[in-house]
Amino acid sequence: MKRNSRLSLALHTLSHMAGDPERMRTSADIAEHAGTNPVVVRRVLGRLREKGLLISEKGHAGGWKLAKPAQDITLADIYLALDESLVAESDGTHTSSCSVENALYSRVTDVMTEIEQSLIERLSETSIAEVAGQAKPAH
Amino acid sequence: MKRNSRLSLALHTLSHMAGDPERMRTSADIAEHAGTNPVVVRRVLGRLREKGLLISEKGHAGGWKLAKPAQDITLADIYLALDESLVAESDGTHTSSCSVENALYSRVTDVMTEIEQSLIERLSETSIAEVAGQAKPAH
DNA sequence: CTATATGCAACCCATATTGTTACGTATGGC
DNA sequence: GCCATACGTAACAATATGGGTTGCATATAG
Repeated sequence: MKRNSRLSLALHTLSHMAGDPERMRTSADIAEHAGTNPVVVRRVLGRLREKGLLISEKGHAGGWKLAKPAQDITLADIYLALDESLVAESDGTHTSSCSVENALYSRVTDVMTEIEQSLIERLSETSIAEVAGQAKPAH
Repeated sequence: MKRNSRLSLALHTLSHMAGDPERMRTSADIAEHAGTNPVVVRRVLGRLREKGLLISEKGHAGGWKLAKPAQDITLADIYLALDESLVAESDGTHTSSCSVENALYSRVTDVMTEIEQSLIERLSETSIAEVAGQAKPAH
């Protein structure tokens, strides 16, 4: 994996889980499937757990599974849980003596934010159940 | 600049150019505005020139300007010229002995590609003239 | 002929991300 | 209680990416 590996790993894993929601999977199993490391898996999935998308349990029968029905988890949920910000700008520090400059800068920022919002809305239209080939679009 | 700096630099620069399309701007000027280096500017703008969005000229009165009207340059043009691929996966090498695995993998890839396509379509709806506050939406 | 500006290659460096090891903690089975 | 298992987390190494910088070739206006 190269680009967007966190998002990609999460998507693959959760879609896989959607096929058998009650089964507990260990980070070692998931890592092997994804061709990566158990610690990396726990790092990524941990963020999804914090946002209530996954449940993890320690101990002998421990592992990971979905925290709610697959059709209730959208790609937007995953995207936002991972704090991805693909389009929008991050840095708001811009200072110019020219007011036209500043107005333009703020317009560019606004446009980027709008695009980002459009992306999130598009992501919210697809659930992982749909990705797994089980259900209709979300909402 | 931090994130998406190429896209951000291109957007700011072209929007700025839209305000006075005939004026030639040197990479040094642009770099100063953007708080970066002339070589970096030439690197980024060079890709836009390859795709026919910009014109550059060497020599004494040289510099950069738009290759066509601002309303004919959309954010999608810029995005594609920069070979950004924010959502879609890059690596297509996936081998599993399980056909269900492979089917799921290919579904995930398809979904990511569809999302990427949606993003590009959204980008194509905005021209840099619009960003610069001069015109109506593209198309 | 000279000053200026792009074109491009080759670096260095900062940052982000992933991979790896190690150890603590919790849980279930014996 | 003891132990194997699996997560939680920290710390560090390895790697990838990308911007910053310098240098030099080339082209162009005056």
